[in-house]
Amino acid sequence: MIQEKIKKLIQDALKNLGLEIKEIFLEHPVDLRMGDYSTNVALRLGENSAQKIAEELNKNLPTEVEKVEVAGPGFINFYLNKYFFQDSIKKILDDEGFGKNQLHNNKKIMVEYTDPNPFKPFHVGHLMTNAIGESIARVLEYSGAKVFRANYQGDIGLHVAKALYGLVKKPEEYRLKNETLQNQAFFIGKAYVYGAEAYQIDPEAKKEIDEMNKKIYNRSDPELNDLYDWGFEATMEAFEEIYKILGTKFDYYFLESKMAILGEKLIRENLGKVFEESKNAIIFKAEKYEPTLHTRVFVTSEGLPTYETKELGLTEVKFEEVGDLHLSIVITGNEQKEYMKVVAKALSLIHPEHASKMLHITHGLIRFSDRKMSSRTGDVVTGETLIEEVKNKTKGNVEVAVGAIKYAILKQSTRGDIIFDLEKSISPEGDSGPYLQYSYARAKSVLVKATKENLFPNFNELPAEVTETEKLLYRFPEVVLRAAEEYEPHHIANYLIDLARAFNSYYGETKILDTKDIYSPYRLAFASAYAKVLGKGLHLLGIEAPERM
RNA sequence: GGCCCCGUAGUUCAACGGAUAGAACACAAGAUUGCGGAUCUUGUAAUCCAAGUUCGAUUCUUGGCGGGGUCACCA
Repeated sequence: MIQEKIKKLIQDALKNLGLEIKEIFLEHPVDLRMGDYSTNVALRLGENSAQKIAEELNKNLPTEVEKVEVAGPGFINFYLNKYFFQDSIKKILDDEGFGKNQLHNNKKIMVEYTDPNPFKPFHVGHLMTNAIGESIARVLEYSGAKVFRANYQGDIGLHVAKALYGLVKKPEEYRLKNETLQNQAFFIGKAYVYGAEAYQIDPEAKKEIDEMNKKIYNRSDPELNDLYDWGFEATMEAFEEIYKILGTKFDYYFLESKMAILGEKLIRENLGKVFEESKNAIIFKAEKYEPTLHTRVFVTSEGLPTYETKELGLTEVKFEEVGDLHLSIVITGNEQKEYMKVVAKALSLIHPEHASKMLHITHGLIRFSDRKMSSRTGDVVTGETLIEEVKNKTKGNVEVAVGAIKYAILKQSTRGDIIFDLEKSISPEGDSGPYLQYSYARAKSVLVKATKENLFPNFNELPAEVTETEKLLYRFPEVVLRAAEEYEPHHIANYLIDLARAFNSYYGETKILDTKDIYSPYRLAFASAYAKVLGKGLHLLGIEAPERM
């Protein structure tokens, strides 16, 4: 890598001057005119050492470096020359693994995300978790990790009873077994909304639903069982359809009902040590170990395991299922952050070797610029509705619709809420997924046209001029590495949009008909490299790269 | 109230302790044009406040102010 070479160069220069510094920081200046790499060592050494160091560096520059300059308050800037860029184009085209790194070399990492509950609608929040999770999974794969994608789903609990209540009370409205799978699932979701509302406003219904919940739990009512089995299958199958559209394929499906067993076993084993009884419930007083945490109930006074217990069981199951698991990542909304810390603390007292391998990544909500997110009844905007709506605006192209939504989510760092603006998300120019897809298709079409005219890339030719795109292309592996280190796909999204803009403005200045210029062998090689990097970048975001648009 | 996260142009987002805080949309002006539409060029415009650390702070620390999450039997 070129950075290492430059760092070594600086080190040698410093040694010759009798200077010393702990670590050399090398960065890309914000402005390309300020060089390709820059170091601040002189600033930290002080006493206008910049000139001296630069002189020393200039004594023997390697072939890749054009010149070294001192600028600003004492930065030393390195300018790479056309031989370097010629070579990097070559590397991009030759090396299938371009962009990959060895950060997690052969380590096993499980990423849990999406987590929609059977019997409930797949809402836009699931879309967000999915987009982030899938992208992180792919970035980790590029870092050499063996990634296992996991989905954790609540197959029992009050929400199921609420849905079944709706299905029992209004079968003609919600129980549509002859409909398409998507519609069946859609109306089961509606039944849930109906049940949830009844549970809140009607004490009679609440009693009935609670009763049903118990029956579901011990499977004592055959009729209810049939209804459950049908509903479970229909919603789970419908989810699969959505995963296909989103480009996700899970390796593991964990069901909440199964996790309770192992969780409760752990609780029993550690009762009196970690957990204690209080008011008939089993609780964990996390504040005893960490003053910023709080108490949480793990088993209710009714004897039922709570989510905390199941989460405990789930974590253990993950380490059992995948031997030698190096890291277990869970992606959820921000609201789960606090209690997850408590669960992690509890686990650290039981199996510290597992607790240290948990990583919880949280994100905010999707909000809409043009409407309210949801009513208090939980009748939310579903994932399909949103995809469908965007699709209608993109000439029926699902790939573009999904790309638009995913990019809108991934272009900013996780943590905060995102504001989804439909018009902006599909803008073919501007800061959008379709812009990247269009840009990719455009580069591809240049290549297709060239092939038709029997023109071929030749990366042994030298660039006539080094453009901004080339100055960005070779940075791709660095960007991927940073995204992997920080678990932040938005670094990639932001990089790609810069790259695409640079490329489009470069090609935009050239008249397409002027074949002599635009189809010169070098520029074709350059366009190929661009298409390749952009294609890889889109893959890392989980966005389809269309050959034509 | 305790704990956690967040406060950047009008809006939505960038900026690994560095150089003139960078884009997109919106807005304004000009060019072009067979529409008050489309396109191109240019421009206006921001770090919540106050201290501290540092050669240098949007970034780190402390205190305010403002927003969100969470704080025992839902997930």
